[in-house]
Amino acid sequence: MSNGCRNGKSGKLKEKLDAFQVRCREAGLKVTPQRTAVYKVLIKTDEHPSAEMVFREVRREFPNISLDTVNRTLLTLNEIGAAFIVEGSGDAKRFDGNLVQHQHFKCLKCKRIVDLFNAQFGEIEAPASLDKFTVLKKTVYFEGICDSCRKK
Amino acid sequence: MSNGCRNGKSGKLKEKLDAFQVRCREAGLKVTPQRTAVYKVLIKTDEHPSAEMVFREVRREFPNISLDTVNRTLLTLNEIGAAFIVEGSGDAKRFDGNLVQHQHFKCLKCKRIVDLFNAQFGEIEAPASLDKFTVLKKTVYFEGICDSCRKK
DNA sequence: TGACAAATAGGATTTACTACTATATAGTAT
DNA sequence: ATACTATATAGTAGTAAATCCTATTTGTCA
Repeated sequence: MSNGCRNGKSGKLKEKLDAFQVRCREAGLKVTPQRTAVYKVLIKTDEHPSAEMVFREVRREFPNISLDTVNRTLLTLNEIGAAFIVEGSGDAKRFDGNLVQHQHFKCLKCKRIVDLFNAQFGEIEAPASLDKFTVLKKTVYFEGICDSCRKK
Repeated sequence: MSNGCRNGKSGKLKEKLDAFQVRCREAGLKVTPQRTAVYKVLIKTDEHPSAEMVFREVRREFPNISLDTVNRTLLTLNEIGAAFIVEGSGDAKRFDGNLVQHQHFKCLKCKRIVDLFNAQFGEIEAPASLDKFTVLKKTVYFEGICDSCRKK
């Protein structure tokens, strides 16, 4: 609670955009206005938006952008490590631009995703039985019903 | 490694079916041949099938069963705790009839889901920040590329 | 500044899932 | 056993998410 930076939203926007450009170029990707706009939407929010939600937001700046472009861009961001797809059980894909180590709780009713910051969970190691595999992501994930949904 | 039962497939089929009937009746659900057939497919495999995959299998016994029935049944099994939806990042829902505590690794290329049995991961507790919420599921989940996909 | 590989817009298509409704059936009371 | 009733099913229609296709545009680099 004392460290306002751990939620990953406190970093300077310009720094992040510069780092994003570098990351794109290193991956051989062009830095297009659309791509940058999608990235900006993603790092501005903690709502873990779906492609559709990002699409609606980016459209305010680029009225002609297509959903396919947004979706493809989000998948690309995931591939170059500038964002990632939130784990879950079915439903539409949700995206997260916060690269700070954290975990998620997802409400099964309203689909809200809540961030958790627990260093202990960050320390888990892949078991030996996965030695043959390339482990790209280790996740601790909680599911259930949130407070406001239970009240109803 | 020494305990052949930990994978959850070693239990006697008849026992599981009896328990399934009890579970259905307790939940006020009828024990229909279709519902039983879906359940049987699920506990016989460790492939974590999608609704489509279960549908193709059940169809061999019930050529007229509809995909909707299979899908609805799988969701029902999840609700009464006779099975559950495997966590993942997007893609089609995958189902698991193995109720023994375990974890998953999913290959991002071939979508194969591998079971892990690690008691340590079973002991994780939801953090205090989730006290207001009803936590129904705690998951440790790994993602990456499996050995056979990497060879290609 | 010109060339080209990469990216985009727009629409079509595919796939996953859900909704609807008439019929059938499991469970229960008679 | 028989009939009743709430639940479940089959078949189909519909919705939503994601991907594919192609002509055009645009970053990037020589």
